[in-house]
Amino acid sequence: MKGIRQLAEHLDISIGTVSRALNGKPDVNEETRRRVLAAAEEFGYVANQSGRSLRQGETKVIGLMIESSQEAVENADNFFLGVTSGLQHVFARHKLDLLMLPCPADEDPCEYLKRMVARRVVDAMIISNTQRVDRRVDLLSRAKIPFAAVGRSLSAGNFPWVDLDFEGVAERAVERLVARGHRRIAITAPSSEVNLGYVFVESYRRTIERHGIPFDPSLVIRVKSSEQGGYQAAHELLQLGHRPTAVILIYELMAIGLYRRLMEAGIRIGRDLAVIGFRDAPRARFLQPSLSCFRMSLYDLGIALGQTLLANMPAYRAFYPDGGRNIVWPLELAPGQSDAFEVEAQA
Amino acid sequence: MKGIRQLAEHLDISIGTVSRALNGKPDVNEETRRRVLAAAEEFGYVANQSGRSLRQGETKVIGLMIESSQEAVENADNFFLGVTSGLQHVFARHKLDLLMLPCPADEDPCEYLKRMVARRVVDAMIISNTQRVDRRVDLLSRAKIPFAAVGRSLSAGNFPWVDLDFEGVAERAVERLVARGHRRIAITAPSSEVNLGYVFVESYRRTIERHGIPFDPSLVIRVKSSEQGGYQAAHELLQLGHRPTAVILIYELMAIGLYRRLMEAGIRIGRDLAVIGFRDAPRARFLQPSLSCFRMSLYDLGIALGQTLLANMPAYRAFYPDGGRNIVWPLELAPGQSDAFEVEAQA
DNA sequence: AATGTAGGCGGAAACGTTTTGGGATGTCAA
DNA sequence: TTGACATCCCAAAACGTTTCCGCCTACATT
Repeated sequence: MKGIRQLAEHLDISIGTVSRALNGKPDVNEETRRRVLAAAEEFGYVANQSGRSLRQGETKVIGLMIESSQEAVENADNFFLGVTSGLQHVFARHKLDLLMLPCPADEDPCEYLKRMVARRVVDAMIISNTQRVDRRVDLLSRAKIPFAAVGRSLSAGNFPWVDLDFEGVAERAVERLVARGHRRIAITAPSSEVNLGYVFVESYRRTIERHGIPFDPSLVIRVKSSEQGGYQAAHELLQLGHRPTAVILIYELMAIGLYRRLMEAGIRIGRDLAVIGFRDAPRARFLQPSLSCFRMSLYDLGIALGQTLLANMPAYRAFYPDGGRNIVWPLELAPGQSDAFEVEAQA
Repeated sequence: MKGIRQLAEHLDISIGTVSRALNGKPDVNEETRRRVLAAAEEFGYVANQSGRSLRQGETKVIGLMIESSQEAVENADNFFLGVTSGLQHVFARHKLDLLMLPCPADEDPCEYLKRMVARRVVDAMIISNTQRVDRRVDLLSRAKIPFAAVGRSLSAGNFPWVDLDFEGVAERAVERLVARGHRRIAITAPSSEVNLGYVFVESYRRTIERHGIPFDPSLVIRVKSSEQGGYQAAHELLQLGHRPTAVILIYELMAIGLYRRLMEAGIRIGRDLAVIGFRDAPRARFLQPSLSCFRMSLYDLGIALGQTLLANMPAYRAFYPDGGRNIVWPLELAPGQSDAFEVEAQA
């Protein structure tokens, strides 16, 4: 079956009527509609999407860009798959489908995005892991493609995003540790070019200073947010002259590497050193001693993300009257054994 | 910028020439081409893919179907992301892009697939986790959509697939355990409707019988291939009157649940019970004692999968003259501590 | 009987692109 | 001067669909 034309010829009906019958339009005889649907079923006819979306100017598909580099794969854990469920729950209501666009490791994400946007196979895009200055944000803004981001950015002024409450996490982690007597608290973070890396450390700094603890740059450990980065962070921690009594991790997966290195060095986690993690990574759930960390529901995040996007698309805005606001996602502390001790005051 | 027409008008050139200039066709003046490219860049023009693929009848996109149910998310670990890298490496050579199609949890995968195929947004499909009787395979075969599968199936006779060497794994696992004196060996498997569940157990049966050990159906534990399933498998193991001395897991993630349940029961893994896992799951790498398991490179699997697919697409067949054969992927044993003991012979 | 109305249908335009066939111009050789 | 040929470009067709507009018929109303 080639197309609607052959179907119409076979039925001896005009193609316009066939189209209306298939799409549930009103002005078509029920008997005719029945025949059309039966014939379509019989021949396995389905409308060609290229023709359809050419005519209609929309594809009913939302794209989710992800990175498929080896490193990203190792670290992503099931972040994207988790968010996907929430997104689809929102999109299903509008009969929208979700497509994941994996950017190859060896390609510039911006070039890739440009190509995918050019394909017009999506009506809108979702990007994540935004940088403080992010060319993708500029690109999408200029191209007037509706989009939403996971993570804020300084680029392009005002755009729809959902972000995790890094500031709150750093603040609460510090508060918790300080309340237990810690005074020397290390923190890990990615490069300050990544928005997360900047905000996280700033919040940490403000909070310790509020408690009268001077900010010590040597306690800010800039490593990759990966298992390997955790290992290295522990290594650097051990090199410090005046060793901290606690460390805050920006990514839970780091805990795996960090634990390993610390165990090698004979440090007892939860006794000699307190560890607090951040963000949910299934692999890290099996650590001993159990990790105190800030958790979140990827599903719920996906829902918020989807709503934020749709609220910024003309065709769906009406459904989400107050969904246009950007959301800072709170995280919940799941206490574990890794920071379950108090430091006695020192002279 | 609306389209090629406006661009042509602005340049005072016909749209045909603009198209040829942009697509690198030969018969266009280099000066003209330069002007066109400059103008396109200036206005940010990119060809509408709907129009293009309507005309050309192809999209240069390959779809990879994945399941995004909560359960699938928990279990998939980074299987898909890993395979994706390998696929893209193959596809990049032909300027093909890869799209991941996540089937919503509450939708019939076959209906979803039908919808996505109907969209014609992909030239070919890749599916995974095929059943012994798989409607998706039938659907794709009938619709004459090129496709390849991870996992064999009895449906639709001859079609392109890549599969893991379940038989070899079960056989080698049994051999290894038998060599260490084990006579009562349990095995886990999904329902025998899943091809894997059937083949895995059959191979296990053949191998133990070859060693003169009678097949005992009560040692075949049918549970889900998940952490939860592992927990339950351990539970059932403990219920058995005559307890086995070894267990073969079909999926590494199960080991996490299994370990937990066994530890609760005070069973010493690698002393009282030998455990062998199968297939790589990053989360399971951090178990204590370390798990003996069969590993594989998801990247390499992706490459084989991509080649198998292209070898079965007319437009690319020539590039892979011997790629049309189906591949049974071997796995490599990574020895750990979980089965590092011998059973002394019993009277 | 004349008019109005609704249902049902066909014809044709439009979406944006690529591609084909052919036309115009210029150059070179005979 | 003519013809052959190459270069460059234009016009138009085609891809498959949806949707607008208007026509026809049947029926109800006056």
